[in-house]
Amino acid sequence: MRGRILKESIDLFDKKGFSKTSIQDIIDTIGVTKGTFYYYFKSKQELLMDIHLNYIKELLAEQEVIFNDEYLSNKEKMNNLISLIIKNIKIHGKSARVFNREFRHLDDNQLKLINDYRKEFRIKLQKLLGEGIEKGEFRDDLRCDIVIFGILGMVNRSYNWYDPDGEVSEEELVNTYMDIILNGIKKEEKTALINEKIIENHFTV
Amino acid sequence: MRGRILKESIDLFDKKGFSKTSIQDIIDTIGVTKGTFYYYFKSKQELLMDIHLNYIKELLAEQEVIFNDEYLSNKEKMNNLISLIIKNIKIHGKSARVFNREFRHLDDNQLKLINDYRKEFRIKLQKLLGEGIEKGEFRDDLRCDIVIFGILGMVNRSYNWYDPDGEVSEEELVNTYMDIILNGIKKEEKTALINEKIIENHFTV
Amino acid sequence: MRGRILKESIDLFDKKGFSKTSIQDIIDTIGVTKGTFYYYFKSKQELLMDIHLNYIKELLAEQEVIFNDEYLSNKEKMNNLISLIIKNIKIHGKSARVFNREFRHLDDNQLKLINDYRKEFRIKLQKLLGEGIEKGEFRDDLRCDIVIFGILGMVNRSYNWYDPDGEVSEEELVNTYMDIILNGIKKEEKTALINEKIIENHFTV
Amino acid sequence: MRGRILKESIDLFDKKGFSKTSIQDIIDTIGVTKGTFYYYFKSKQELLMDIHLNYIKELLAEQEVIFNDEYLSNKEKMNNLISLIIKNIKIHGKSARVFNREFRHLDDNQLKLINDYRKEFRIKLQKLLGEGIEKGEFRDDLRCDIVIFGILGMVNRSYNWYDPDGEVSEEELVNTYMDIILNGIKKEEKTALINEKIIENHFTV
DNA sequence: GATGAATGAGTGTTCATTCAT
DNA sequence: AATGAATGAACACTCATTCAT
Repeated sequence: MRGRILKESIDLFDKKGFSKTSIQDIIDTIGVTKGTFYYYFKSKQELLMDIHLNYIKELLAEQEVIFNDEYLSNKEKMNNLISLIIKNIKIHGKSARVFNREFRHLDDNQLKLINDYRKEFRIKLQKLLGEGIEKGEFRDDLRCDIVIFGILGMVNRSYNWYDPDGEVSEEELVNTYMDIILNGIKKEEKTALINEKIIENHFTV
Repeated sequence: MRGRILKESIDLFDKKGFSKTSIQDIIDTIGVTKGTFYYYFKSKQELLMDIHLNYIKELLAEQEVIFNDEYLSNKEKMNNLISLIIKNIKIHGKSARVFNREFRHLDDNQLKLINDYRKEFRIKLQKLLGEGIEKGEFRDDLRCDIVIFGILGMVNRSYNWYDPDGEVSEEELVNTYMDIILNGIKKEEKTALINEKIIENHFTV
Repeated sequence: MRGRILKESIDLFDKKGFSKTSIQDIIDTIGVTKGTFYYYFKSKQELLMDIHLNYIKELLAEQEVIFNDEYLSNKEKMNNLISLIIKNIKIHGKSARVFNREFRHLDDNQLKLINDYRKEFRIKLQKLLGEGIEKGEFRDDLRCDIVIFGILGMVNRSYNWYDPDGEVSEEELVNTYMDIILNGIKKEEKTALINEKIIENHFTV
Repeated sequence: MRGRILKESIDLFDKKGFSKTSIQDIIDTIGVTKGTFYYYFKSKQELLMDIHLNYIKELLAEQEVIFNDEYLSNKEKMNNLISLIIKNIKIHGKSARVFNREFRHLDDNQLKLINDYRKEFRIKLQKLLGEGIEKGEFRDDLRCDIVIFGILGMVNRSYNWYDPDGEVSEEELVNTYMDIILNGIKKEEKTALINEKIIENHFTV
């Protein structure tokens, strides 16, 4: 029952927003009574916190798995991470949207905890970037924090517009983002492109 | 008075969120009574709509100015647009955050109108990109819509974390974003870099 | 309206008790809506506090008047005070019962304030007793605090059983209490005791 | 288990009041579940009734013992009764406070029964006083009912303020009360009464 | 004897909104 | 232009109680 309440709440919070979703809405959807809701959750806010914790903890766990794979370059890790985020939209898109939209309804203590987790995620990404720079995979003339904020902004926003059942495949989206992030959108001059080609060849060999 | 209500509402909606800000909060801040509020606004929602309209219309107007400048390349127009957005954080950050967070509280008709404006902004950007591609300024092997969504995600998110009074200057932020967008973060191989240099020289000449 | 709410609330709190009286009960009695109640009172508890403050402040004011009358002996002042309490049952009996029964529903801060006032009332009575002892009006071999607690217990309980419209007149009740109290705590002179007999004899004849 | 529930309930009802104590509070304190509570008690109100019945029945039984002691004068019986009440504060103070505060939460039938017992206790005391008057132990010019209400008010209130572990010993409290009461209602000796007249005359002049 | 999931009526409270003045 | 008393629907939440196991 607890699980069902969580699931339906996420649905409704995604569809209508936290403040416009009443406990009544939730229990009506499930077909139970108020008492049942409060048997499983102390308050509406605690339910929201639960959703947040579930989401960020799973995300951190998945991030950890990717980061710990020693056979991957930092570039590849970043690619996999973006892929992870995009591919999760289908399964966890609702949670993700709730997570990214409704955290303002948490109280101060809850918010602090969630923001610590958020930061943890960002800092790890930053470290990934930093290591990649040291290894010569990434440029060393950009502020890491800004770059990461930029990448996260770009990728995370997908939750708000990307339809996994639409005409753009997940692969194309991931590849496009990675391409922009790695190479930029500027058209290279001929010579540059040639060399780029060589590099690419050299690289993939 | 109307202006004061708008101003204080934006402040409060930014600080506490739309649903957690009551009319009472607003009028207490200003020091008037309920009747006054309803003399100037039909409803709380109409006030929110007003804020949205003011924001998006001004943004579109400023976009228009930049786009109509025939002395700028598309690359430069994009740079100026990003600069516009970042520099607006100091003056219009509150409005922007309200605009990007609270639109879910508009009713269907209002939301449709706002979304049309939003789309107009995005489509214009997309056209800018498209023209740039035709002129050879930008790569032609990426989907325009995805690229624009990516860029907007990256830049717009700044409203949520960027502190214009912090250690990063607006110029640095704009340049970093433009650099990532145009060139990417991948470290170029020597030969590539050399050619890049040439391009840059060629470019600035 | 505020006054009406106060009045009807006291009635209901006296009749049914604070916790069993709902806001709904109160507004139904008056014929207004919930909003009206909350326009005048921040909460049910604040209403209760208001009742308490009104009651104790008026009581203290009346105590003050009696105490400041310099033409009265301490014995007479005590008599007048008891008379005041008993005679108030008709007009303020409901308030008094609410005051003496429902204070446990106040929160800690409210309760502290009310208890300070309560204590003030008691301490003043104690001073009255102390002065009377010094002037030889009362016995000096009893603890003032206990005596006052005893007197207050005796007199205050009347709110719970005394019916001002019943067969016992207010005068008789006051006189009986004073008689019990005075002839108990009054310093008996040897000679005095002898003469008392004469009166009694004379009286009963 | 039944006993534990009773004990903890009295504790909680004394500390927080009946209406503010939930079944949940009670079972949490004991460490059992709701079912257990309802296995032993039909309802919360029945539990309250149980507490009331236990209390008043024991009190009546103890009253009975004192009253049936044929070696005691009525004066002594009254003294012992007051002593009984005061000394009980240490052991039964919580029950007594619950009994004197929470009876309003009983339903009509329960309340009627409890009030009958209460009355029985009072009437017996009144009879004790009446017999004492006949035997010349107490004054005969005061209404018995009022006197008993007064005495009970005085003594019973002790439950609300008297701390058996404080600086005033139980003996001192009992003696003070008895002193106040007895020397008030006690029939004065001949010689003593004669002198009173003189004082009074002297006084009013 | 004891569990604990589920009930559902009821509670205090909030708040956007109206309207006579 | 502005007031502020009054509305009333909605809300989050509580809690004594039931009952299948």
